[in-house]
Amino acid sequence: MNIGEAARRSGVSAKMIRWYEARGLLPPAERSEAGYRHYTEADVHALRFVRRARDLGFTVDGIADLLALWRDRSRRSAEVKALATGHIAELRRRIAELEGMVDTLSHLAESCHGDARPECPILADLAGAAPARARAEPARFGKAVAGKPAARRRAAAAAP
Amino acid sequence: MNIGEAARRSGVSAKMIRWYEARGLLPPAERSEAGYRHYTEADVHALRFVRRARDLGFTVDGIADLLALWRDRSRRSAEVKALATGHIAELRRRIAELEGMVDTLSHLAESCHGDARPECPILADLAGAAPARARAEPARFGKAVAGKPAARRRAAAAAP
DNA sequence: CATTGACCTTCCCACAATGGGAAGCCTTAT
DNA sequence: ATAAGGCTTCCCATTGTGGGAAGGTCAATG
Repeated sequence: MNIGEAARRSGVSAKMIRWYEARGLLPPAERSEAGYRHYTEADVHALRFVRRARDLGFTVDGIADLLALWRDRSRRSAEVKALATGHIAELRRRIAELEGMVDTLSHLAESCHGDARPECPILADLAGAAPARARAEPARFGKAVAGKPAARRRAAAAAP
Repeated sequence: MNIGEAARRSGVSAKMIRWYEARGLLPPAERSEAGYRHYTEADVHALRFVRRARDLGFTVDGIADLLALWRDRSRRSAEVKALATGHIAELRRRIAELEGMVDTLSHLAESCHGDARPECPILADLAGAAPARARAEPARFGKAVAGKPAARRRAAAAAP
């Protein structure tokens, strides 16, 4: 079958199939006289494998590793599991990061009146977490700080 | 102060400062005779604002909107709040997506022995999951563990 | 047949944001 | 005056994905 058909059956776009091939994730497909790539059922199967792994958030490199293990019939399931747990840890790290943002923002949003008034703790926090006061145009006050290296995320609500 | 100093004080790299300027996020900085950009304390303040918003996961467009509101003294806090809640929703969407992956993978990893044997439900799932956007619902087969269910060997055998 | 339309090929461009690095000025301190 | 270190711009790479152009192929029509 041609690439379009393989794409339809695997759920991986033709563009991505070519890209994966170029990336070495998949072996170069057989070509017809005219240069058309053609695929077998086994190829479609592999493509579905790739797609599923991709849906689970694996990176291309991770997928390449998984594919290698899949093809290796003498693999040790421990290796597969290690890849999976490592990926789970990475996903959890990202989740925690996003949750930190949500926590901070939710907190700030809660204390924002959300009405016609301009006072807003969200902006106050972004502007420096400095408690109420001076909020003129952004190009005209000089009371800035200057020492500390900046504190990575983690916010404290500040209500004006 | 020059860009390097502004970068140090704001926590935004000089590279990113130039990039934000090019993107229209920040107004073009004043230049010296020789073409060096010059910044004031107020500029550093704005840069910190950008950096904080970036740390909270806002996109450049979102930050541009926030900056506009920050500069607008007659803004309505409702607008700021709307931006924030919209972003929170987006963050939660991403979290849910990642959690779906974690759920599926954790489930699979739990049922993988992780020893010297090649049988592995993780690979089996990747090799046999249904196409299309269905994820986070492993259900396919919840037990095909160690006992090497003959029917499932198809997976490994299908590898090129 | 020859034309048409659906396919395929490659190559370039774009995105999010960020960093790396080169080539070439500018400034400042020795 | 010379070296060190900043600054400038420009290009490239990243991770995946899609858009699109220019051109070759194939199958089914009129």
